[in-house]
Amino acid sequence: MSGTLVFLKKVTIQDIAEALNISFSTVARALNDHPAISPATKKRVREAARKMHYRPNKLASSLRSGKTHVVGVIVPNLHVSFFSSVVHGIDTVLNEHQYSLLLYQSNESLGQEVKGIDTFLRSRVDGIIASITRETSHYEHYDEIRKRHVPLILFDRVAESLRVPSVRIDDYKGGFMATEHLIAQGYTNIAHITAEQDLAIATERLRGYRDALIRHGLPVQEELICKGPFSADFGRACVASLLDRKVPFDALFALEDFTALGALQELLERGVRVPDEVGVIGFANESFGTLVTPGLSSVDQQTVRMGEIAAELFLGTVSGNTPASVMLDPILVPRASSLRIR
Amino acid sequence: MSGTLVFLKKVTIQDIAEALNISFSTVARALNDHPAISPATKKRVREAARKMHYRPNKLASSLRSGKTHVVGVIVPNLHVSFFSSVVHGIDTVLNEHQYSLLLYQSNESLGQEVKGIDTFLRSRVDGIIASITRETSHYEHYDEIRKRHVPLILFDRVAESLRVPSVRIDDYKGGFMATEHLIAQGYTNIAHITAEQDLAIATERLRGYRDALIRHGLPVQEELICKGPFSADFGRACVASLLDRKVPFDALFALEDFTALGALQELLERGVRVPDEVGVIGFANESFGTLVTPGLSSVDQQTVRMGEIAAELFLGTVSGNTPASVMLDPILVPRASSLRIR
DNA sequence: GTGAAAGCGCTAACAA
DNA sequence: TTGTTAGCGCTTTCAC
Repeated sequence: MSGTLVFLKKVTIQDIAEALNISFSTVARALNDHPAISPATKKRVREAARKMHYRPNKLASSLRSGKTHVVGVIVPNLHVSFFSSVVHGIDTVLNEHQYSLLLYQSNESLGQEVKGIDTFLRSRVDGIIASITRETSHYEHYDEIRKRHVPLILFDRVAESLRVPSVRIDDYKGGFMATEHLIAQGYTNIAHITAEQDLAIATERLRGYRDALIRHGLPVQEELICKGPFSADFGRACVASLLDRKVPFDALFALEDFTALGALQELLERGVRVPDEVGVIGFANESFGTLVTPGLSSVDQQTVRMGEIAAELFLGTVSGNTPASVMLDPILVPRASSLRIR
Repeated sequence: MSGTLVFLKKVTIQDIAEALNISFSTVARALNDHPAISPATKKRVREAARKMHYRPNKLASSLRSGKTHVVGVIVPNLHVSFFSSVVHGIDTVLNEHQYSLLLYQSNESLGQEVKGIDTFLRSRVDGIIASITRETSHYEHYDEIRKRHVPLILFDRVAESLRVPSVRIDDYKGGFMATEHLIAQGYTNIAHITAEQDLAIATERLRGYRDALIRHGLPVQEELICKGPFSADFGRACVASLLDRKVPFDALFALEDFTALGALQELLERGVRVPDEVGVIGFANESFGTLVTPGLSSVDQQTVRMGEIAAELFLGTVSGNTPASVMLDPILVPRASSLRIR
């Protein structure tokens, strides 16, 4: 199969130069397609390089040129599908532009975040794309990146005070769209599940919910707003509480899909028909949304696109621009759980 | 907030040496905690380094020392939760040992895989951890890694012919366990959904299914084996076909969870009670398994652990060992969909 | 069109 | 205990 293993010895432009009896700087120029080198020499050099299994040493060229063509990416946790999708998007675009991606997980720890940035700075990355840790409350470590003239791009979790190009989704608009969609389907008593902590994504979606109700002349009923932890269980608990207390409601918008799913299941198990009696919509467009019955309506966060844009923002700074921040529009994904008008 | 931005100029050990009026090699040794340097000088050097915002240049030290402390990781697609979990595991262990992770997605394309390896080799990574592309049929590019004495570790998708340390899950055992579990629950007419292509994961799980039946004295009924594409839809189609043709069966083992979920939904929609009339089990332990009703039984592939082991295998080669390959045991995760004995 | 030479910022062998 | 020196493999300026 793989035959005998003949180990390769390291070969440098020096070796090629010697083999061809020319100077090593000519070899370097030929390999870099320098215009001042004759086509004939270029051809000879390239053939020799191939035959000798030459592989340029990026360390040497980076050290000399000051460019590594490496971008550092910091995410809280790859295990979360939101972040792995964004990294996927970042990588796709970077790869098209010959950049490599150095990855670091902060695990929502400030200490890890600082360590990641330190590693990137030592590695002399050409740029850093990051999503800030929940724990982060001061930003000196991010400031240091800029002090070293390393382009910094933030996504999703953004620190306004850093005044750095960033990309995130418009959570307010998402909350507004979800609620407006329910209203358009004829629902009028719309409950909402939000977070108990003071999280931007939660408060923005809540604000969108309130404003959509107001815009359409519906009352904001505080007893229809459940506050709790992010979880399917809390979705169930909220629905159970509303039903038990006999609070009338005919639709529910949960701040994220897992919570919405819990709510949906509780409704079904208690014999409430969805979407006829109660409509349900979530947020994030998790992959299970198409798999449950009825299909769970949601709001798509364009995660891959977010990554692509983050990478494009970085490429923008490289070509000398100072790109503006991008606010992505969420996309409504209506499915059976909230469609009662055919 | 972030105050005035004072840009930092590059500072090297030379600068520290000049500031302290000592030789730059003393500075280097002090920073590397060399035993021959007096505690006093070490302290002076470190303080100066901190004050001057010194950050060692990894490029220079790597070029000189021949070690980059970077490991290249190639995965087919980060977007797939299986792979992002493995990368999470790899990163966790590497990080503990001060290695950085350079990421590359092959997107199931041989060309990309070759390009990724080329990039890694140019970057002089200290090792490569990879899962082979579906498209890959020859292995010269992997062979080149070894010819250059770069440690190579494979996970999940392994090429035996490369004779390289690897880690994967025992799919045969997983298929066996799933089937045996159904048998233990008293099911006797167990259907199986497998892939139409000739994929190792599918044929191994199928083999486990057959052997478990045989071991427990049950007949292998070919009409109970559906072959089709991986998808929830095919799960539905298989169940529909069995029911329509009135083929008697009282349990179903699908080669992966999405397919199992489709099957489960088709059963429920047709009024078949799960697990009382028919038991269902999938494979992969996808996160939605706990979210559906009834909870979907599955077989866990220990993805994070697989990544951790891959990283440990790499660390093993670094410390001079030639680690053996690891076959991970799958873990049975019984949930309501297949539990009818309480 | 090609060559010579300096230097990027470190590590490490050799001196003192 | 500290200093001197020689590279690692490239890029790039200046000659010719």
